[in-house]
Amino acid sequence: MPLKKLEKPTKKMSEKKVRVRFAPSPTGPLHIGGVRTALYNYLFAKQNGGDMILRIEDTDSNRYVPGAEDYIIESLEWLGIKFDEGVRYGGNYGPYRQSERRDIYKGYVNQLLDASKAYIAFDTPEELDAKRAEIQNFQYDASTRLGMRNSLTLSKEEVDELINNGNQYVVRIKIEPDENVIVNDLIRGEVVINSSILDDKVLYKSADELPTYHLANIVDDHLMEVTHVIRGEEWLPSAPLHVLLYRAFDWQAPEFAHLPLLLKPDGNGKLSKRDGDRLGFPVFPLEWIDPKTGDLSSGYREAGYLPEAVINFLALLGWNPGNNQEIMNMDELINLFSLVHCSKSGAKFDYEKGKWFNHKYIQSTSNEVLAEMFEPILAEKSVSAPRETIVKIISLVKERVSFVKELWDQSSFFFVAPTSYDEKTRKKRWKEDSADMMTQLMAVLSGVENFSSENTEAIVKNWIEENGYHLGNIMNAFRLALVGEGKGPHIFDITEILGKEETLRRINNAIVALS
RNA sequence: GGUCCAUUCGUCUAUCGGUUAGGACGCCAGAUUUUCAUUCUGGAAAGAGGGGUUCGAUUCCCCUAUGGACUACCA
Repeated sequence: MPLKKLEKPTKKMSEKKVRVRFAPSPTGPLHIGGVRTALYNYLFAKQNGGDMILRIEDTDSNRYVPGAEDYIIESLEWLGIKFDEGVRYGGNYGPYRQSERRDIYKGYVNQLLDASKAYIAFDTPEELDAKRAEIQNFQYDASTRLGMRNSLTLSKEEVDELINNGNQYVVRIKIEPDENVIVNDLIRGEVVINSSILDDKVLYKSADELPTYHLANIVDDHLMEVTHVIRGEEWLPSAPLHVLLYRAFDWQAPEFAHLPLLLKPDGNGKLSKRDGDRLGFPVFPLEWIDPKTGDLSSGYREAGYLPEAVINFLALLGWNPGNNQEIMNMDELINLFSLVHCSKSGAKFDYEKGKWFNHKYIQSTSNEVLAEMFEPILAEKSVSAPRETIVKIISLVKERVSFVKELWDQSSFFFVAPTSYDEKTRKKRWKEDSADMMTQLMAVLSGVENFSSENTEAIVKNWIEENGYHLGNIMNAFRLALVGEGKGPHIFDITEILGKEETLRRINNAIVALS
């Protein structure tokens, strides 16, 4: 019997169970670009039967904003982006908050130090600023590090003394110069960068005993067995550093995919958190009140967007299914998503198209569900009606709206009789004989037993025909009387909901007011 | 300034060397409608520029231009 080989075969990344992470830092509300990154991670994970991890990258204690973490979680839950593990969700790779992983990072920092892949530096921020002011394009790297105060230029004793005396220090990665570092990007292909243009990035700061993003990120992704790093393009320039870090640890790097940025709809630059109210539309999923300033930023949820519409809209900003399909729900997106179909260039955020998506999703939402969403708005306007009536009203006006709140603009006349009449419509539609016609119409309607749309319409049209009256003239004046302006759904659908009494009352009001 | 990434209608995009360069949003026109919308039909609208490679380039390569990102003891 042959001996079994004991060594574990090293699996390729592509053969491992897919694990991706969304790793925001809690420095404020999650903006829409971050949401898209989370979405793409989610779609990729679910398509491959993998796991989605939520990790909170709070290694900058100065920028921590209370409430941001809750906000991020609530936002993604609202949108239907679900995590398999992470902060609040648990899992076997925790803790998932980087501030709770101090001790883990320390060990790896020491490992790098011991292997001479990193070194300790004592230069203060002030000293560095002075250097940068003095020397153009100063960079802390192989060409300059020997002229700085660090463990490469100081003796072991001096270093120990400085530390023991309480001097703050940082640990920097020691980048070997003049080497071509290859980043294999799933979206962009091979990106080659010469290591000489990289600087000896700070990996760890003694001041708060926390690593910087770069180190924490690599350590966590490795420990959490992340297979695919899908993140914004702003990380592409530091990807070579990350590759070098994996190499320094002798770890297998995950696959990288750098997503194109979401750009401002006007002018230039990436869509930023501040663009929110400047541009007059939300850039946040949920409303956010800045805990310091009290400033309020609008959110998609509060603006009346359906989460499905936001997801669909966002999915298509930087990716497409390769055919002409535009309306896709989450399951379809999971099915169709592909990193190779992600575009390489930034996408300008087109708010108009976002509205169109919401219109589409409103149309496919049931009248019952819309009624539920509409009722709080009606309550705000101090009007009410039986659910059944509201559902009926919605069925008449929904196709004209893109947002639930617009339902009120289209249907307020059902709840409140007109108190004034649109001047333009009055001039055009209320003729010499309108009062007379309306008076006759009242008589006709008074005799109608069954006020259903079809029945009333048949009777009225019959009356018009028998007398040889002008259909348009009568109907337009009738509409003005009922609605107060020249718009609205089919007139007999309106009268059916209004009922005989209210219909007659409104006609009478109009005759009095307009004659 | 340096490095990297990108570049098809106004916007989001399809095209994986041969197409009348397709779709969507928006815009315009027409049709439908008793009104206003919706809807439907149609229309205008694009390969940044210059060199190559090739029988043939939107597609591959180079240069230029433009845009963007990064360039912190932030992520």
